[in-house]
Amino acid sequence: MEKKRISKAVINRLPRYYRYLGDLLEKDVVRISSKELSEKMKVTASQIRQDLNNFGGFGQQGYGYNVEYLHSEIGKILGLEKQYSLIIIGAGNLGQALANYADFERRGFFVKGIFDINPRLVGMSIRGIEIKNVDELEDFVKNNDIDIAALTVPKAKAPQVAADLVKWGIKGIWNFAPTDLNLPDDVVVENVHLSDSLMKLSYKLSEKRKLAD
Amino acid sequence: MEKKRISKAVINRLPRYYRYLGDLLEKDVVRISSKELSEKMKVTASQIRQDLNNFGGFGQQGYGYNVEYLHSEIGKILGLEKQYSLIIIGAGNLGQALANYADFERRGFFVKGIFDINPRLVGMSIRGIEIKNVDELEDFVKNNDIDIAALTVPKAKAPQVAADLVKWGIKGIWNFAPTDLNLPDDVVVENVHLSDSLMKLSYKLSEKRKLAD
DNA sequence: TAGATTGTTAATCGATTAACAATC
DNA sequence: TAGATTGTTAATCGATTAACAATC
Repeated sequence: MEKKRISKAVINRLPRYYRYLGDLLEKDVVRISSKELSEKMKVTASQIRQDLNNFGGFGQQGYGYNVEYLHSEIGKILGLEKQYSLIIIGAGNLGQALANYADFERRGFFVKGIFDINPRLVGMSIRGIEIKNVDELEDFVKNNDIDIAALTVPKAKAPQVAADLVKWGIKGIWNFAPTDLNLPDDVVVENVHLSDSLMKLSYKLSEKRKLAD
Repeated sequence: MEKKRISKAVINRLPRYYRYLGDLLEKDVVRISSKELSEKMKVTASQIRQDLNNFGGFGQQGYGYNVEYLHSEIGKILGLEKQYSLIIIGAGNLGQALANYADFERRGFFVKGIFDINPRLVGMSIRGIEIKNVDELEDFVKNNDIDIAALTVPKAKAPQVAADLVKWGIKGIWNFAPTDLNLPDDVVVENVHLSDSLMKLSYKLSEKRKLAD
């Protein structure tokens, strides 16, 4: 059987579907049609049905979709039924923010270690996890089964740290450094480029200003 | 003259061009062809030329692009030649991380105020800016010319805070709350959904795992 | 059964890539 | 001038939307 390639655009939309369905679930909504959902999400009903049908039929003609079932199925597609262990490299404000964000645990992402080079931070604890010196990183990664490393180190350090992590066996990197990482194909990188995001906001504001003329 | 609408895909790529050109500039690279840049960025040269030509011709036949000039022109397109004043609503770890990120200032984004509801945070200072109580927010927004509000409040609070900010005159929102905001068309919202990003990483890791079978 | 809504095919639209004449 | 590379048009590819038969 030919396995249909899922487009990036579809994958980008999945977390948003998951979020909306989670909200509906909290409001005890039992069923929803693609039409109703499309109005809430401001997309076309067609797109919702097309997107979902990349993964199989989750609905029922004449009824729509069962919210709880669809939510759980999208969760499975996103790999959220599994648990992930995570380390944070860089215990600055952003690293600490991630470590403190308890909500990730609810989704199955568990912080197993936090590392920094700054001796003033090493030894401190965040939510019961002691910040370790980066010179312990190699041993830690090799001796623990870590799925994801969140990289919250300065731009200049990021490529080397990433290369080391990969050498030691890390297969998933959540990159917050404002630079792209060139890593082997079997390593998965997800970028969060805050400055890119701010520039996009700046662009949109400029456009509005121009329109106002 | 018919004004050509710039596609979202192009706008999303602009900050990345800006970043690469900035890096080249730091390395004192004077000129670059679309071909060279395409190899660094792992996109097609065609796409680079198409993207840039949405805004006019910045290059020269037989030569390529002058790095400094192109960098500065893209900066202008992104609205980075202007200065922006910014407030942060929510002085938790993420809000503090943003307040501490000095790099934004280099790009012309100045933090003018930080607000929180928690009395234990109010009165503290971050880089010389005192955290104020949210009950001072209305006056502050009305009496200062604030371009952007970064929203780092809990999901449940976000819609109301955003609505208030807009009511008081804010036209740009940098939203870190894991929810979409429904605001008037003249308000610009840029979302940073960290949990969506983590789910995408989770998806990619799952895909790799499946492929390994 | 009649009404509703899916799953899916076909049509449209838009974005990316290829090609090449223009020109530095 | 010859070589290089842009700016831009044309071709291709992919994604979105529309339409509707299938079916709950």
